[in-house]
Amino acid sequence: QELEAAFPELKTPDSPTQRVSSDLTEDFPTVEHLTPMLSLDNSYNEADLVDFDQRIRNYLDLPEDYIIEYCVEPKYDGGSIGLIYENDLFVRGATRGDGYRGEEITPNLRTLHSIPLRAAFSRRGIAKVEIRGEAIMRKDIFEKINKAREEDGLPLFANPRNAATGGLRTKDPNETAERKLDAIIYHIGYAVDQQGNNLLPKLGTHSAAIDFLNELGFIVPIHNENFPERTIFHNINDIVDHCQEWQDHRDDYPYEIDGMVIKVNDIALQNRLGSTAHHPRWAIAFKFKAKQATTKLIKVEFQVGKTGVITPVAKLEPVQLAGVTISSVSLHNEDFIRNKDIRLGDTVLVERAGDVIPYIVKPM
DNA sequence: CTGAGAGATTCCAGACTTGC
DNA sequence: GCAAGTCTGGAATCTCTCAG
Repeated sequence: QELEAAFPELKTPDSPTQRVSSDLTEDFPTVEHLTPMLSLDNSYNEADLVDFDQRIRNYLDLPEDYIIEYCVEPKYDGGSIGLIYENDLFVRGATRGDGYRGEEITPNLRTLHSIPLRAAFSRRGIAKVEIRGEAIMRKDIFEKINKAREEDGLPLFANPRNAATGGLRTKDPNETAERKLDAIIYHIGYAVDQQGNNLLPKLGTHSAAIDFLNELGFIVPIHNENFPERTIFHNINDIVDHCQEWQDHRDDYPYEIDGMVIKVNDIALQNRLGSTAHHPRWAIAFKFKAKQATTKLIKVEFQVGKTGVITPVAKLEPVQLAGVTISSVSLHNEDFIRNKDIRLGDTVLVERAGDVIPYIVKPM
């Protein structure tokens, strides 16, 4: 590829480089989102949440006694998807990708029962809309599917999240259908009328927008007394206890969640706050404490990266943690090792940061 | 000093390629 | 024809560099 870039005259239609890219794009074309699908800023404790509230007040120049309404929902752990409806018809579905461009997987998403192929957005004058959500596998379905795979002698899935994201990207939509994924919708990112006027402000609050989606037949976080998946707060200090409560009961919930999401409820305020390059200023994730385990550090290997960077990598005695087996973890650099005083043969405490990336917390 | 962007990390699943 | 290996994409986050 480098050679072809330097000498374009050598690039021929039957070059191996052309085959690879064209084959892949034929399978899942890359498409641009109507508005970027950003990730969320993280918080871990009450102080972080108070900072968040204060940042918003400073940014908007609000008085201290101004009451900001917050909407709190579980943070679902699956694969993010963006769905476009035009004139009430489901026309395109895509993965999140890098936030700006994702893979178009419409045929696969059409097999999910919780994605209506027709939804009456026109009831509110909406001609074109992009909604965001999570394709996720219920924990009991994951167990059932793995049991069946075991009987059939197939390799088992490591956890519901991987089974779900894998299912989204199969070439065969029938395979996607068999994963019995749910689509849980938690955001409207774009909504315009026939003339292209922005209708988002007319929806009023985030919570009202989600209620509207529920009326249209989408699965959304439910807002009621008995089952507070979606709860409104008027004081940031009350939110931590609520999150703690969810953390204590996360195992009883049918879906895997890795935290809670706190959003400014008023859409007009959301618009005034806007976003940085990677996250909106009006929302933050409260991350649950990562599950931890201890294991033994066997040896350290030095890896050479693409750019020649040398990274020390710890090889561990394999240990089960949050659904996967951890056997190696990056030590980043010499300072990291010195600061934590990590030594060969140590028993170390490891966790999966964000329930994904292995991380050495400290030697025991 | 802060923030953004680039690059590096692990692990898993699926599709494709290669080897026997 | 099957098994093993490679590549891609997705998820999160840490470190470093550079611009303002």
